Amino acid sequence: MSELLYYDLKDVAGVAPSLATQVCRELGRRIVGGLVREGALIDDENKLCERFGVSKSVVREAVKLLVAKGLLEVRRGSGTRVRRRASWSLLDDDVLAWHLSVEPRPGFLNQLLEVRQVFEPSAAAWAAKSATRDQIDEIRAAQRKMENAEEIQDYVVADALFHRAVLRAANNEVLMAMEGVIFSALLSSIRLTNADPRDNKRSIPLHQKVLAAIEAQDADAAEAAMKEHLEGTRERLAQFTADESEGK
Amino acid sequence: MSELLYYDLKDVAGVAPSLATQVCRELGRRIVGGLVREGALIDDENKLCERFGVSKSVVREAVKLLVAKGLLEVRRGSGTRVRRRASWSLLDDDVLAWHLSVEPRPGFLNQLLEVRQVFEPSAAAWAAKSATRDQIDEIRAAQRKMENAEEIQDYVVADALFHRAVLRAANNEVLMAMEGVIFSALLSSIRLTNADPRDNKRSIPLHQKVLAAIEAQDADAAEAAMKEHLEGTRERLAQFTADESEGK
DNA sequence: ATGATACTAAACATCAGATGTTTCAATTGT
DNA sequence: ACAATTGAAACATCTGATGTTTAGTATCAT
Repeated sequence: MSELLYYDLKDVAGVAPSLATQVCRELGRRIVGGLVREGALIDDENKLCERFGVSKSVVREAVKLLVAKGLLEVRRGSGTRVRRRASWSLLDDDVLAWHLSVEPRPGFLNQLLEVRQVFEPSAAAWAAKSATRDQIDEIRAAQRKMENAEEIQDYVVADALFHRAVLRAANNEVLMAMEGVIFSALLSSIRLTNADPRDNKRSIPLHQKVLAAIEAQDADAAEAAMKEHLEGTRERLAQFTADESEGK
Repeated sequence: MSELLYYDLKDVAGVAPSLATQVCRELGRRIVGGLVREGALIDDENKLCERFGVSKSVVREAVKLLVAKGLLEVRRGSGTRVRRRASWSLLDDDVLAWHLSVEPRPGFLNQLLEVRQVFEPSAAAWAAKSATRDQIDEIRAAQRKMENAEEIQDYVVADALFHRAVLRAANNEVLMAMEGVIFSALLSSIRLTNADPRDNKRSIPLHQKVLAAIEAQDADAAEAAMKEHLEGTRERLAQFTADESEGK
C-alpha cells in the first residue's frame, strides 16, 4: 500500500484514513472516472490484493463499501461488476465528491445547480417560517464571515456555511441530508471561479437579502431572494463553461 | 446467526442476503429505532461476534457499512459509537427504509412529503420539456397500470412507478438519485392508507393530468398538476395521522 | 448431432487466530 | 499534586484454511 494514500476533506488533519477507505477511494474514483466500463467485471479479490498490496480483508471491506454506494454488485461465484450509472448513489457525499474531482463535463455541475435551484429557495422559505434565534445567528455569522473574508478560500467556505445554515434553519431532516450536495457543489465551484475574487464578492448583497428576509420571517421574500441568488450563480457558471470550452 | 435473517425488498426472491448485510440491518434498525442512544458506545467487536454468532470479519464489514451510512463512527483504541442523528445519511435507501419501518412519528413522513412537494413538481416541469418518446411511454404505462389495478398492492406499486418514471424523464442524474426517497415514501404510505382502496383510486385523474401536461410539453401545467396531486396526498396524510392520534 | 448430466475451476463468503497500533486510564515515582 | 510509565481494551491488518455458488466444459446416452 505504497502508491495510494489519499487525503480527503473529511479526514481529520494528520490522521491517515484506514487502508480499506483508501482502497475504496481509489476504486471509486476510477469507476466514477469511467476507467472501468459499466457492467464490466473488475479484478477479482486476489488481483486487487496484489495490485494494492493489501490483504483480502481490506479489499473486501473496500468492495463492500462501494456496493453500499451502489457502484458495484458482487455475485458469488461469478465476480464483481460495475453497476450501471443510474444505480449509483449520486447523493452520497463520497460518490458526489469523486464525480466532481474527476468529472470534466460541465453538464453535471449544471444538473447539480439545477437541483439546488429547486430545493434551496424552499429551504429559505421554510427557514423564514421556522428558524430559531440560534439558527438565524448561525446564518448571520456566516454572512459576516463572507463580508470580512480577505482570502478567497475563506470567502468560499463562508459561502458554503451560509447555505448550510439556511438548510439547517429549515428544520427538515430530509432536506438537511442534502447538506453534502451543497458542500460538494460549492467546493467544485472553487476550482472554476477561483480566478476572480471580485466576481465572487458580488454575491454578498444577495446573501444579505436572503438573511434579511429570514430575519423578517417573510417566506416569499426569502424564497425569491434565494432564487435570484442561485440564478446569478447559474449564469456565471454558464458563462464560465462557455469561456472554458471556447477560449482555453 | 440463527435469530436474524431479514429479507428486504431489495433482495432477489429466495436469495438470502449475506451475513454482513443481515448484521448491518439488525444494527441499523436498532440504531435508527433509538434503542441505542446517540453518542453511546456500541458493543465491541468480540461482543457483537458473540451476540450474532458470526466471525469478526462479518461484524467488521457490517460496522463499516454503517459507518459509510453515517450511523457509526469507529475510533481505534476507544471503540465504536453512534453518531448524532444529524450526521446520518437520510437519503440512503437503507437508512430511509429503516426509518420508515420503525419510526412511529408522523413528523418524519410529513417532512419526507414536504421534500417531495419541492422537487417533484420541478421534475414534472423538466419532464415536460425534455422527456423522450420512450420516457413518456414509461409514464403512460404506469398510468395504465394504475387504472387497471385490481389489487391495492398493484395500485400502489404502479403509483410509485409513475412517479419514478416522471423523475427519470426529467433527465437530471442528481434528481434521479432521489428515486429511493419516492419508493420509501410510497411504501410507507401503503401501511397508512392500506385500509381504504377507494380513497386511493381518487388520485388517478390527477396523475392523468400530469401525464397529459407532459405529453403536451406544457411545463407550467405539469408542474401545477404535480403540485396539486401532492397537495392532495399531503392533506390525506394529515387527516390520517389526525385520525390515528385521536381515534385509535 | 443433441440434450441432459456431471465435473471442475474460478470467485466470493466465512471462519479462526495471530500480531500490530492506538487510546485511555490507572498506577507509580518524585 | 503532578508527570511519566505502564497495561488493558479495542480496532486494524494479515494469513491461510474451508465452504458455497456460479459458469463453463466435458461427457455420455439417445
